[in-house]
Amino acid sequence: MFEIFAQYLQSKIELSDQELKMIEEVCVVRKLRRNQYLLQEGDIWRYNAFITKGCLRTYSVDDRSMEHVLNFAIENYWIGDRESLLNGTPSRFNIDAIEDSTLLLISKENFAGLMKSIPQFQDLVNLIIERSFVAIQDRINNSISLNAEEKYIRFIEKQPQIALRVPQHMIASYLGMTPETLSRIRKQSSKKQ
Amino acid sequence: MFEIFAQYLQSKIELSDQELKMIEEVCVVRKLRRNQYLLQEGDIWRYNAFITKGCLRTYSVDDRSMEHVLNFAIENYWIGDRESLLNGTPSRFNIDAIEDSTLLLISKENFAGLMKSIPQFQDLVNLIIERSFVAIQDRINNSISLNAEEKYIRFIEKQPQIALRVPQHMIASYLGMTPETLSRIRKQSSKKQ
DNA sequence: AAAAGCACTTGATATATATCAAGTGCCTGA
DNA sequence: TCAGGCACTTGATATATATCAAGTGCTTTT
Repeated sequence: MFEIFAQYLQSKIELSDQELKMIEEVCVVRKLRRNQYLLQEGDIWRYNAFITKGCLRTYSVDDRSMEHVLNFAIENYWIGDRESLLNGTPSRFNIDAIEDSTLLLISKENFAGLMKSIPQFQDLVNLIIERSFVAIQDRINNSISLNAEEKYIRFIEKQPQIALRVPQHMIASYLGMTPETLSRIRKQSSKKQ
Repeated sequence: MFEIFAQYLQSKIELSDQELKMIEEVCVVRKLRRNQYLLQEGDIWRYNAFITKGCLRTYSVDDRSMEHVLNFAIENYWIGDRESLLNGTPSRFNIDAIEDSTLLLISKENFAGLMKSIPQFQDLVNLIIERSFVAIQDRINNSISLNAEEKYIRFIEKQPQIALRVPQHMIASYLGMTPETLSRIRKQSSKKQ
């Protein structure tokens, strides 16, 4: 279980056996069946979570009970609600498993401890946040610049692995369009080629 | 000039006189007249910039020469292109002054030095990035969940200071709608009250 | 193996938003 | 101080996308 996380870490930073052990000791394994929740709206999120297997989504539910997918995450990605974690406020989001999944959870406190005692780990975490910011800014740029078809094309280019394994109606939601619209776009796009 | 930045820093973290001086020494003042560029597409951005006076915007330009505003920033905010700074790649964005403005620039190298030698500064920077991420995620959520009128209302609620000082057509661009649409929405909204 | 439930598609129509084209009023710079 | 140029508004129309309603074919459950 931990092996995958260890490999991920070692591909990014240098870690002594002892440091690796420190990390292992604070990891808690969490398995989820398809459709099970990792986090429900209203809960407070207190972890950092690394996915070793599977696929999850973060989504919000609006007044009209419509779901809006904010994010997908698969193996070797982090997931969680940074807002709730940072502010200690109840989450406005839900996270559930799209496939049977396995995660490693590290509590906020333990995570802070690791960052303090392992500088490379701290640097890695900072880098990840920077990268997430850049990625999400790109998404904002796309959402205000592109039409529905262009958004879909960019999505496939940027995240082909995800495009292949999540249901189409969730992709539509992620892109801010209806499933019907995405279905028609796909039909048109395939004709063009 | 530096006074405003010093106050900002001291309101967030504890700093000795010596530490404050270290920071001051690496700050470079940059004044911009209205409409002047801080960064142009294709340039590489190598700083962290703090605004002590004025108002700026970050925007992209698409194939059809349409401008799309990604961000506004005013006094006591940071601005720059994190993507270009992080990756060392040419910027895809432009940043220019909406009002006559004054900024303090700290080069990437000096900034890294400050973070190394002043742990509280490091913490502050991390916190800012975390917060930016949360804010931008909220914007994504709005952009996929809300219609044009709702987006505008949220924007005024969240950023009233900015709503009052930037031209309406730039707000429209920021919200991903045409100026005409925003104009009509404002008319309708004002009738409702 | 049949039944039920999804996910996706397709068609008809409605609605929100964009586009194009004037028109108004207010700054601003010569 | 006047002329020109913006920023914003308004109207008419076009277009993209949403909504509603079936219909099809898989997959899952029993």
